[in-house]
Order: sequence, then C-alpha cells, then structure tokens
Amino acid sequence: MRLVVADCTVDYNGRLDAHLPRAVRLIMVKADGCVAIHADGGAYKPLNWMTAPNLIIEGDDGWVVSNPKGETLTITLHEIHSDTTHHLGEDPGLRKDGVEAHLQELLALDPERLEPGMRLIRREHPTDIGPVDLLCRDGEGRVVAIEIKRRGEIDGVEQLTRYLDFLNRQPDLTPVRGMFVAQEIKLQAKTLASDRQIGWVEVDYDELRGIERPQQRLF
Amino acid sequence: MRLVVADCTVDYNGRLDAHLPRAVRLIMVKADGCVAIHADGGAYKPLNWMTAPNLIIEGDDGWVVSNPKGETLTITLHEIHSDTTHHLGEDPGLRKDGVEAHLQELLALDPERLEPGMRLIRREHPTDIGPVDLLCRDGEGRVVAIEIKRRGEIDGVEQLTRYLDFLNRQPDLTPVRGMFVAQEIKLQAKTLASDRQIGWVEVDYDELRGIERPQQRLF
DNA sequence: AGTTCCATGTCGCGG
DNA sequence: CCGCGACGTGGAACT
Repeated sequence: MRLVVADCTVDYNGRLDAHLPRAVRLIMVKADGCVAIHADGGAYKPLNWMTAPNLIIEGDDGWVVSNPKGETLTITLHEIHSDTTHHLGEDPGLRKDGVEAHLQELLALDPERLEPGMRLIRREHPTDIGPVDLLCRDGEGRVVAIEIKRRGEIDGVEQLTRYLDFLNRQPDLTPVRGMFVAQEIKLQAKTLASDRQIGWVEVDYDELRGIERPQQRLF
Repeated sequence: MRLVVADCTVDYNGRLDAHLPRAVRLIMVKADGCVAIHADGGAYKPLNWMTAPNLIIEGDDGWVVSNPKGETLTITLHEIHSDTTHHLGEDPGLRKDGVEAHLQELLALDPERLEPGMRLIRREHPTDIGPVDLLCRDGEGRVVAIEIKRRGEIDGVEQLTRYLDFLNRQPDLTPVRGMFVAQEIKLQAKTLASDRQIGWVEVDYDELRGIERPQQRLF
C-alpha cells in the first residue's frame, strides 16, 4: 500500500463529473491498484476514488487513473509532503455474525418460533423474480411465504407482495399467505403489511440464538 | 490525520459482531475522530470502521473506540510498523455534476423531451408519502406523475406506484398516469412498469445538456 | 431528532 | 458477465 500526502487537485470523469479544488489530502493506492483520495474528515468514504481494475499513469505533475469503462481520475500534484509504501500482505478476511443470513438460518431450524405448527418446505425458494427466504406450510396445510429482514421497512413488504403475487399464480401452491419477519419492524411497514393481509412477526436475535442447538436444552 | 501501519487484531461489536484475525493493516484516524481499518485491497471500503462522534481510549496493547450508541471497536496492536500524523487542514469540498437533481432540472426546463405536448405543473410536488419529482399535464390535459432516476430499477417503479395510488385518491387530479424516466432502465423495471400501465422513457444526459440553454440554438 | 431517498453506492451470490 | 438483494449501508435534505 502506497500512502501519499500531497497538495493536489483532483478531477473525476465517468458516471458523473466531480472536481476537487487544490488542498492537502491523503492519496491511498492499494496493492490491487485502486486509488482513494481522503480528506481529514467525513467518515470512511473518500472524496474521490477509482476501483480496480484500472491503469495508473504517473506523469511529471500528477497521475491519470483510467479504467476499462472509460472513467478517469486525474490527480494533479502541486507539492508532495510524504510518500511511503508499506507491505501489508494478504488479509485473512472478516468474519461477520448477526446478519440476515444468520437470522434466516435460525428460523429455518425452528419455524415454530414464528407460529405453532409451522413447518419448513424450502429455504431460498427460487422464483422468476427472486428467491423467497422461507417457504413453509402452516398447521392447517396452507403455504406461507416468509420474508426475513434485519430491519423491517416498507420495501420489504413490497418485495414480499411481489413474491405472493407470483406464487399465487401457481395452481399447486395457491392460496399462499405472507409473513414478514424482522428484528424490528417500522410502523409503516406493519401498517402496509396488515393492509395487505400479510402477517408480521418481530423476533429477538439473542433469544433465537439461545435455541440454536436445541438438544443442549434437553440435558 | 494519523496513519498507523501495524500488525493488529480487530473486533467490532454493535449492529453485528465482526472479527478480524491478526494481520498487518492500515489504521486511519481522521481529525473528526473517525477510525478506519484498511487492508491492501478491496476498493475504498475499510474492513472495519467507527464513525464520529466517538471516544478513542489508547491503552498499552491497543485501542478501544466506542460511540454513544454503545458500539465498540477494539484494536489490539501486536507490532507497530509506522505511526505518522499529518496536518491536512479543512477541505474545500467536492463539486458534483450529473446526478438525479441535475437530470430533474433539465427535464423541468423542457418536459416535451419526454413527450410532445407535456407541460410542467410543479417540480417536487409534495404528497404525504414524499415528493413527486415532476407533476405535468400532457397534451390531452391529463395529469402525469413523473419519477426520475439516474438508473431505473424496480424500486423506482414501486415508489412511483405509491405516488400514483396516492394522487389518484385526490378527486381534483385523478386520473393520473405515471411515467418512469431514467438514463438507463433495467428490463425488470420496464416490465413491471408496463404491467402497471406506467410509461417509461430513457433519456440521454449529454443530449439533454445540449438543450440546457435552448436560446443558443436560435443563432 | 426522526424520516426519506440518493449513491461514481459497494459487496456477495447465484444463474 | 449480469441480475438481484443485503449492507454495521453512509450521507444529505427536509420535517
């Protein structure tokens, strides 16, 4: 990784045009060739950047970074304060825990958490318009399409509605009812769901995690 | 801005749990206190981060960064390769050109670009569920709600559908038809729009820009 | 402060 | 490679 602190002017032309007036900034060049221009604030997002793959041409008074899509990042260097390179090596990568995939996994293991009598038919049930998170059958034998979100908002209800419209066109499944599941569901999403006869359930992730290995509770 | 290159282990606990095994990485601390952990690849997004406002406590073997929401970022430092601080000063900021707001501006100036006879009633027409980008009247006197996106995807059609449902409940406006406008519209979005009797138009930004000052073409 | 919506979103997965 | 959906989305504008 190369770190350059320099007084610079930057122009991006591509999906849009963006211009950065002259100022001192950090220019970060990673091993894969991607370039990011950072100011001393504004969270982790750089002011300008160019993702790999790209071509960096180093000239006398600056760099031109271009990619195959025809986007360019032009960096004019007025004064270089510091220019260092560090060998970081391959990163072992990030381990995450607690995202939607995990919620889905836990609920697939024990659908009765959502409603007594609920049994799993299939996880990630494929349709032409995308996969349905969980397809279940309730205690009365009716098919239930379940959409799981970490945070339940209105677009999740829209998504489930599209799946229901689609599934209910299939004679072997219809009538399919919907259930919207999330750790927290916004009032608007609850209202829209209810309005469309879609059930909703808020689940507690830590509670679910407690039943991740149900056999442990037998002893 | 402080730049630390170090062999480190990082743990984030907050909206989810994330763990980074030991490796050499760049730790960037900006003037506003926000912290980002970068590997030597993977675009501009850091592996882990903590945005301002936060509290950084520097201990003997690492740092603990915490924010008011109770999230924590724990950085264990095994070996420091480099630790430098640079004064960057205030950044004059980024100027952008070519985003949705600009498209909307250009189309508001000349709605006939979308359809002959189209006239603007109002830009950012307010409704209870958000502003309609453009409200127009077509050559036959019918009201048209227009949603503008840079890239037209399915959720834009959903958004327009909600506006139409709302507008069509107002007796002084109904029947309102919809038009979905973007520089590029995905097939699914076109299909969904057509299915709902919503028209769609792809516009060319550069072409529109050419008519930004129409009086110039008179001479 | 809360909500909505844009974004050069980025990222990962599956067809 | 494209399509699609999640994301610790982040960030800005507006109520």
